[in-house]
Amino acid sequence: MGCLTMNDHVNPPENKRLRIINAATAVFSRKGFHNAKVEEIAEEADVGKGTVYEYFNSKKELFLEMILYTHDKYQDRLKQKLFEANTIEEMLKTLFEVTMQFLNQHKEMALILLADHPPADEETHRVLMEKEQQKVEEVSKMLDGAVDRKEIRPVNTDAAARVILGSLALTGSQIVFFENKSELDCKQLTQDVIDILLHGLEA
Amino acid sequence: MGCLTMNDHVNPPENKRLRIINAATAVFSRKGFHNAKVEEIAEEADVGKGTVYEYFNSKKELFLEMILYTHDKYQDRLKQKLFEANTIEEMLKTLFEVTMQFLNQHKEMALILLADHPPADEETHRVLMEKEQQKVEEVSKMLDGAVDRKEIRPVNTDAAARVILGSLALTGSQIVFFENKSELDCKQLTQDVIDILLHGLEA
Amino acid sequence: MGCLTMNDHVNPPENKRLRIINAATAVFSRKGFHNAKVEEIAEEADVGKGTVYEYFNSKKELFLEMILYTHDKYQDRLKQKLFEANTIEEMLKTLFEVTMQFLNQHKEMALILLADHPPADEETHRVLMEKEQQKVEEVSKMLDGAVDRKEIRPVNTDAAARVILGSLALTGSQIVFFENKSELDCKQLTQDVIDILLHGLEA
Amino acid sequence: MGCLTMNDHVNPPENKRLRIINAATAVFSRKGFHNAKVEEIAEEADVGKGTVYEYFNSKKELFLEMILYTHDKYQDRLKQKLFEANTIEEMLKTLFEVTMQFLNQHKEMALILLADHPPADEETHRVLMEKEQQKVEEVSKMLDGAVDRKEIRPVNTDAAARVILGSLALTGSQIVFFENKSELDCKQLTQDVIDILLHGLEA
DNA sequence: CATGAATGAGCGTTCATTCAT
DNA sequence: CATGAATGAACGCTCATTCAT
Repeated sequence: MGCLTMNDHVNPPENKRLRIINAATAVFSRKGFHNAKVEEIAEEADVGKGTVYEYFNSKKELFLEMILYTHDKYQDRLKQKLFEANTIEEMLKTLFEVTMQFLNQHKEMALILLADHPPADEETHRVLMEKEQQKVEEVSKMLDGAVDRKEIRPVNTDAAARVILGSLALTGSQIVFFENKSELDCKQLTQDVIDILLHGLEA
Repeated sequence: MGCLTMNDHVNPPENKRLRIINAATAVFSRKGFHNAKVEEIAEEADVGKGTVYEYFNSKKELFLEMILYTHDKYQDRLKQKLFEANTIEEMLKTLFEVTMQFLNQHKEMALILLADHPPADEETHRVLMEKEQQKVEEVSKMLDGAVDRKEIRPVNTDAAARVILGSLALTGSQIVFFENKSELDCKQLTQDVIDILLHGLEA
Repeated sequence: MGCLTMNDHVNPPENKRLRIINAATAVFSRKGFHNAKVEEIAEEADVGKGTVYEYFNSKKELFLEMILYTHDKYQDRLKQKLFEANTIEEMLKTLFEVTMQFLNQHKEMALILLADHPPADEETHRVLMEKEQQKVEEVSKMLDGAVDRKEIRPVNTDAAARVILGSLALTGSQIVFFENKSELDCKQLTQDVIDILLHGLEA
Repeated sequence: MGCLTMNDHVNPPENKRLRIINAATAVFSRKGFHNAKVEEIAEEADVGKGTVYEYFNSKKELFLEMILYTHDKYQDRLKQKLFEANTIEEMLKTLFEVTMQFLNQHKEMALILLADHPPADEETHRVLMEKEQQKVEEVSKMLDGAVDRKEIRPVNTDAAARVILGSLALTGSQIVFFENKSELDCKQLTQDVIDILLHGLEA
């Protein structure tokens, strides 16, 4: 767009910072934290290697900021959509749809967002764990609301949140890892998972 | 001890190979793939650094073999226990119990087994994906049996397998990451999860 | 203050150049040549980093100019004071006093002025050596005068200059490195050194 | 010599460690601490870059160990020779001769041994200061003995030690920096300096 | 087979210098 | 003249891998 040049003038530093974050997203996702080279990120962002260190103090910090940025983008989109959902089934559908859509758009990021293990160090790990725990709590609250509205049984909503997020993760990994699935299959899989979540396995 | 020396004589090579695998399990689990040093593994195995390369061609190969070995040990124990289970509920209970027990014993390994993204390279990633897919298929088969026995509804067993394994993973990560849970809480959480899996969320 | 602004108008470029030299003196003294950062000097001088390069072609050049400037300031003060001294003893006292006073005021600079080895490169080294040689020659001349006046024996004044300047350097380093000396001790040490220089060690 | 190969067998590690120390002496002396590259030291020692780190934890540590090693070598030779000296004049002659001889053989090292300022960091600086202080104290003791034997006046021996060591340093730097001096000039300069030290400047 | 000393490719980070504004 | 964002050459250090013994 023509306005890109304009943005360069309006907000040059943020613009460059964003370019680096986006490059980092791509490279870290392709290579993982340890195999990604700062130089490669700089190249992808079309800036000098030193410039990366003008905006971030270290590779680790860049990684963390990148995760947080992506995570927030995902959560914002999710919250906005969830606001429009009324029943628990609609909520689950929204949760799965938004997640799958996000994964399709950021296939590269998925491994990192889905996988919850320490990519770099104690500090990074701690932050990621907190984000994960937040997710569990948010879904838990969502379920509490549904219990109050008598939409679902008075189950242990903490346990239920884990069942839902776990299902979501493995369904998502399916999509990310095996690209040969048609969108139809994907929708069907989501539908079936939600059906099981709502009605259980038993006859 | 004297018997250690005896073992050295009875089966020196396999014994040493196993010592290295076990050391690798410990060190990789403590440090992760990239932060683990071959030298540290050698020390832990009480062999020379060069010896590691007598049994494994590279750090990557050692990592992969170690994962496979641990995975097999887990699956063997699981299969043996599942053999004794008759109903689907018993099976799920066994699946969760064996997994949690394993995680408690190999807390260190958990992050790597739970996390499903490439710790090293394409090849390793592929092998891990295959193992994961196998797991989905095995649970899927188990469910097919349950459907045949009319124990559970004729659901999409592929979807159901993902729901179960996903729930298992997130419940497990809870146990691994937050050590302050009592065993009681842990059992209760497992119980609640299985209840939701069997009977669903809906009222 | 208002007069600072006035100076800015009267002699802006020289003023800024001087501000940079003074900042360089402070920073180089605190950190040494290699650990001092041009950016830090710019900050201390309250100018932009680029501005430093308007007045000096490189970090090395700035360092050299700074040394020369400080050295000249020291020599000017020394010459002025030496003019008032009549006997060789008074001259030595003046030499020691002015030097010690200067060291106390520029403790930071001392290490660099005392140390006579290349802080940066060949060129800088050469210039510093020349300055040092000049010092030897000046003291030598001062001694020639004293010999002519029959104040001191007809010794090799070149050798004598080295004895004096060497004693000065080590006495000075004492003051710079060990700050816990009282001014009394300092004066006494100076007195004792001069006594030895004049009357020798022998009984 | 043929025995070099033999030494390789007798004491390989110490041999290599020594080769690195010697290479470090040469390179640090040529370039100074900050301009010396570890790789260059490794090349000079004819070992791989990594090998340097097998024997020393860091560039700084290597530098310090090199200084200590050279310093000790110098002091050992000095002590041994001083043992043979009886009068204070002989002692001073020995001190100057051994130092000058050492400087001629290790011209490269001289700048660092003579100059007493921090080449790298706080720790290194502290160690070098201690060594310097030791030297002052040793000379001081030597003088105390001479005072006891009524060889010299009861001067402040601390001050006298500084006069001597200072003269030594500046005389030495003369020799190191200006290579064009004949050995005769050198001996004469030394002789003149000692004369002044013993008999003073005054008529 | 076993060893561990030796190696060097590789990477994160720094900072003097430049130049568009 | 003044600026400071951008740059990339340079270097210390790590560690998987090799190979002589």
